[in-house]
Amino acid sequence: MPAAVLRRVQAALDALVAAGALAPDLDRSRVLVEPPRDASHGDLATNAAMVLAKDAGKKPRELAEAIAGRLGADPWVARVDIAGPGFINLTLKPEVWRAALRSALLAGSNYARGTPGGAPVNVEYVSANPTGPMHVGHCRGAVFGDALANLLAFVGRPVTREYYINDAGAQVDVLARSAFLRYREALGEHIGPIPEGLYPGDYLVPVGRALAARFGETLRHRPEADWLPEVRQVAVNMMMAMIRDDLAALNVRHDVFFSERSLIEGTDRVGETIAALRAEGKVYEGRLPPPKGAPPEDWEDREQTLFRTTEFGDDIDRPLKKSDGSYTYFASDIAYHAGKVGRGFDELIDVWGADHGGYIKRMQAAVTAVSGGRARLDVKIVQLVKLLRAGQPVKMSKRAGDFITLREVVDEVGKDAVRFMMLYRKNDAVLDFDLAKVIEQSRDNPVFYVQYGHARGRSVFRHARDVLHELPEDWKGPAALSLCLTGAPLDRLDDPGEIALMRSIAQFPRLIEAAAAAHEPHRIAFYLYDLASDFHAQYTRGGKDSPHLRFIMQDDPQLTLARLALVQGVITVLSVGLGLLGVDAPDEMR
RNA sequence: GCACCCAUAGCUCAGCUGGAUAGAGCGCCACCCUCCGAAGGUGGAGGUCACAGGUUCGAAUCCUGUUGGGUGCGCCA
Repeated sequence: MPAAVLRRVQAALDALVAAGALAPDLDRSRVLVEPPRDASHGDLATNAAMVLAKDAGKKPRELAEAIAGRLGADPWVARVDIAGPGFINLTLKPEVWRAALRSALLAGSNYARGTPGGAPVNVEYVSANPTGPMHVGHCRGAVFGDALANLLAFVGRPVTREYYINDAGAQVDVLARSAFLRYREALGEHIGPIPEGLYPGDYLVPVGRALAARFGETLRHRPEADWLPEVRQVAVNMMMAMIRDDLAALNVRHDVFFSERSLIEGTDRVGETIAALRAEGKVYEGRLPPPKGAPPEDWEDREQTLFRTTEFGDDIDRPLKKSDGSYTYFASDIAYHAGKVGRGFDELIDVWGADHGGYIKRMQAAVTAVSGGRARLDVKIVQLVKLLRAGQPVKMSKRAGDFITLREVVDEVGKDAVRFMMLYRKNDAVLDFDLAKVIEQSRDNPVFYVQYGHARGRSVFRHARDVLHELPEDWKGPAALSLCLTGAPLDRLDDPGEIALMRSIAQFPRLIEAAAAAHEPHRIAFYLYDLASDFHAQYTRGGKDSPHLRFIMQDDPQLTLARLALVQGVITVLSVGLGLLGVDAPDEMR
């Protein structure tokens, strides 16, 4: 809507130029049309007069008068006001909002969807170590990444959802040793308490059993070097199966699971990447100063392989090899991201936990380097989740190895509550997640409140058949319903509350666009809360004080039909929005 | 010591990439059910946007500094 009106403002400026009232060569790039913060200022506002006044050599208000005069003749515009330092406030005719509602109804589940196109984008999220079940800390990144991917796909971008399996480091060797202990246990051995440094969680018991079933006694008395690779592979596979299950329970999915080990086994992709960078002078042998403040005890000053990340804005060059000659995590991560670029992605998004914040610059440096400056990496940091129950911090569970699993939380409150709440906060702000509150059925529980809005809308339709017998029995059938409703006399919708709802529906596409551009899915959650709030308010207005505002008017089927169209518009937006967040839009609350 | 993130109502947080009198929920006060779901709604009180400068028509938003919190700073990933 603002874009269409911007064209009308530009037309008004053109007219002024043609009339000789304005110089033709003014820079109009800063002219904007936006909904004002305060709805009482009208539907849309433009800053044209303020932005152009200086170059035009006129006073802002004087210029505003001239522009307003032209806009007043526009068939969309009901009223023009000049306010403040030179804002031009536009009140649009209700027909404009009715037209927006009509287009929403026609589009249905495609409302606000973008046209397919744009550069392919790769979103990497979760990437939890395959050493155990997912814990609550993981779920915020999982939900955020998933919703962001949904959003980007919705606006039309080709999206690949990716999970990087860290199956090559020291930790998966520890996993293998822990699993081997469970294997001996499964063969009848008494293993006693799990030694320090191994994973104690009993989620490894089934892994031990599986190993016993598969290998029998054959591995039991062999040296570690003989069994470790195979045990590791079995254990990692089983952990990944478990993690996929956990993700499925959260309604999170990935297209690609990329193995870190695949970068070093067979062809050494990491080595190749480093060699290529060395050929360009971006990798060299050199020394680093010890870290200030808290130098590690085992610090030794030595020459090592370094990546010149300082050339790309990092504070210090970063090592690519450990003292034992193996690659650092950073080294394989470079190769991994080089691979993404090689697969044709110029836009990369990584979703990381807050503890990796210090890693952003070097990774962006790496992506710039391996792509010759072509690719861009945006790293989204998700902050800590503080798990509470009725305001009290939740204690750790022993069973899983002293952490709370994602599964426990999903089983307790449901995936909808988890997903919505994880997105009902900016990604870089810490989040309190209260297990008691999110299942409350009240306004202070946003999940419930928004879902209830949807259910309430459906409920209206269930009752509406008493008045409108021609409503299809399967009133959910979107096609039938949309056709039926696009024939509704929308000009009967003239109450301020109704117009406000239409206006809100009309803003949805713009909101989606902005949220996608900023990589900020939380904006959808807040918008939905506001829309649901407006809808509940309009619903309640049709009570004792203003029965003429009820959606269902017993003696006026045509008006009922028009109001149902509005309700359907709200339902459409709520269900599209919730769908992007991965949250169900229920027909009834139970 | 250095880098990055954060600081907005008593509490939890938004603030649409620089717009007008800074918003919402909770809590507090006063109200609204013969009514499509009260599982809801209406109104009110409540602010030095941490602090000090700067940039411009205009700053919670951008730049600098200060204070106070968080995260990290080669052999974890």
